Amino acid sequence: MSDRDNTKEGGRERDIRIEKLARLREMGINPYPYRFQRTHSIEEVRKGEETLLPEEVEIAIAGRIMSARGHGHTSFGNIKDDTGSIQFYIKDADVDEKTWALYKMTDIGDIAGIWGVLFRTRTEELTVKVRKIELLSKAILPLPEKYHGLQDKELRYRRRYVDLIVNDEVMEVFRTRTLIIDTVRDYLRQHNFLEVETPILQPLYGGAMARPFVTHHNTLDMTLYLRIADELYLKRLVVGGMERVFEFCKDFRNEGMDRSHNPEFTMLECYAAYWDYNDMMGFLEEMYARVCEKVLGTTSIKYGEHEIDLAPPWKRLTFFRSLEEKTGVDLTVADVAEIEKVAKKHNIDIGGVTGRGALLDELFSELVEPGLIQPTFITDHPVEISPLAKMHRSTEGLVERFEPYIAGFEVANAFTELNDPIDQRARFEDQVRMRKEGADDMHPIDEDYLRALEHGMPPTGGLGVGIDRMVMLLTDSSSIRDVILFPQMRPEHGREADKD
RNA sequence: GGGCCGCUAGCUCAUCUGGUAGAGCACCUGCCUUUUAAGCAGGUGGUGCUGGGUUCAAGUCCCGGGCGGCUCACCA
Repeated sequence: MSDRDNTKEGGRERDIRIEKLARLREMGINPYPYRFQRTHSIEEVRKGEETLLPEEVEIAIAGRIMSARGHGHTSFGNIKDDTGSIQFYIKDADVDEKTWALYKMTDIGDIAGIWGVLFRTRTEELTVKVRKIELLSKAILPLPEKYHGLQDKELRYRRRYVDLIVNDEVMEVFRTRTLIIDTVRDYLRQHNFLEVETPILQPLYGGAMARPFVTHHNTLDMTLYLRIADELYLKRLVVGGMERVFEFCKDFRNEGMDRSHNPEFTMLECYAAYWDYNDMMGFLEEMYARVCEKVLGTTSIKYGEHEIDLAPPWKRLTFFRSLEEKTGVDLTVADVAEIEKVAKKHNIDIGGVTGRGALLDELFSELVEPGLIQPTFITDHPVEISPLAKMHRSTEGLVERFEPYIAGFEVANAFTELNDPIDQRARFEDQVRMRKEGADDMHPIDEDYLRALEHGMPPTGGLGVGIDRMVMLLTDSSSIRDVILFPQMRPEHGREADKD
């Protein structure tokens, strides 16, 4: 990419604004000064109207000029800060010459500070009558059109800064995202969970079934992987005596991208010693409902077409029972041939699917998953697809696991953690076997993790919650890109931009 | 990866079966002292994503490439 490409952005309007920079400097005005002393945020101005307006208190606010409506000797406009937007009014007779001249040179998009007093216009709009203006940062690129704003999704994702300036609802989504995370964190702390940080760069990846990103450490001259989960590290900490731990974990998975998958995403994982998956189920539904209540003031949400009620208790349905409801067959002890027969009967393409667990999983995602709109815990999965979960206490071939579904999304994943080191080794070895048979996302053996288990891990309940999906549900966003500030994109100018 | 759709002024969009581009907003000039998608008059601004091809002539038709959206597949 050459400089020329950059200079062209904004066209002639950019050139005009650059010329203004020079003219401003000639007037003795620094278009990029160092600080500004605000007296109020715009929200505080609105809240303080009762005293600020009648007493004509001079206020100082700062923000971005969003519009201007000139009328010759006067002008109206709007200025916007972090907390809101307010109208300003400037009249040449009210201000000194220099202020008027400066105002005439400010453009929509500039950052400015304003001193003035409040009044209400004929139409009763609360307005700041300008006494003085200070230019705080000259924008040399114009903002998008005031009415339609920035619509193009590609530009909105690539230039999130502009998206945030002009599309207020985008700012709102990301504020909500933060509120959600804060609320989850509060909930965990109230339950005496300790927040920790574990490695993102891992010599061995694990804790989920996914292909990793691979990188290299020069000094150590070794391959490192970006974590696909922090599960195995958190459980090491449980072994170490941290009885309740959690981490908001940025995970990286080198797989397909679509409406609900970004290569990097945020997962909450938490582990509680002496809990089992039943404890975790109650803990999660309570957490979800509490967060929803905090964010929306209610536990019922609208997501696309659906009205969903998150109030606990959520429906519980075992994995095999859910399949039986759709197929009429209990597959709990069925062998591969039997499962294939059922798949064929339901016209499910099982080409490339190998192994009993994967087959069952395929059946489940085709037949059951799309119909799970109201919150539902799917429980007690087949052991083949759950190498880190403990054997079910009463049914052979199953593990103690649950996955809650909302609006057809899997929103979490949890188990009674496998803490038997001998069994865990056997499960890892099974994974390696399946990997040799062609499944390339199976779990590698982590010897150090096994050693940790050999020191004894208390019975433990573990939970992973997809934070991005939680945000999607609570903000009625149909794409994960709408809840990640900077979603992954190809370079603007194709592969050439990738070169050094 | 497949299918469908899109890419034209800074932004939002037009341009019918091919005849070298147009509007609104923004910007510039002038008028306008309570407007709010302010108004009125005039004006500037284009590598039509990119590279080929067909044609007297391509934004438009054909082929390759790029980026994006939706969707299916893959994938938890």
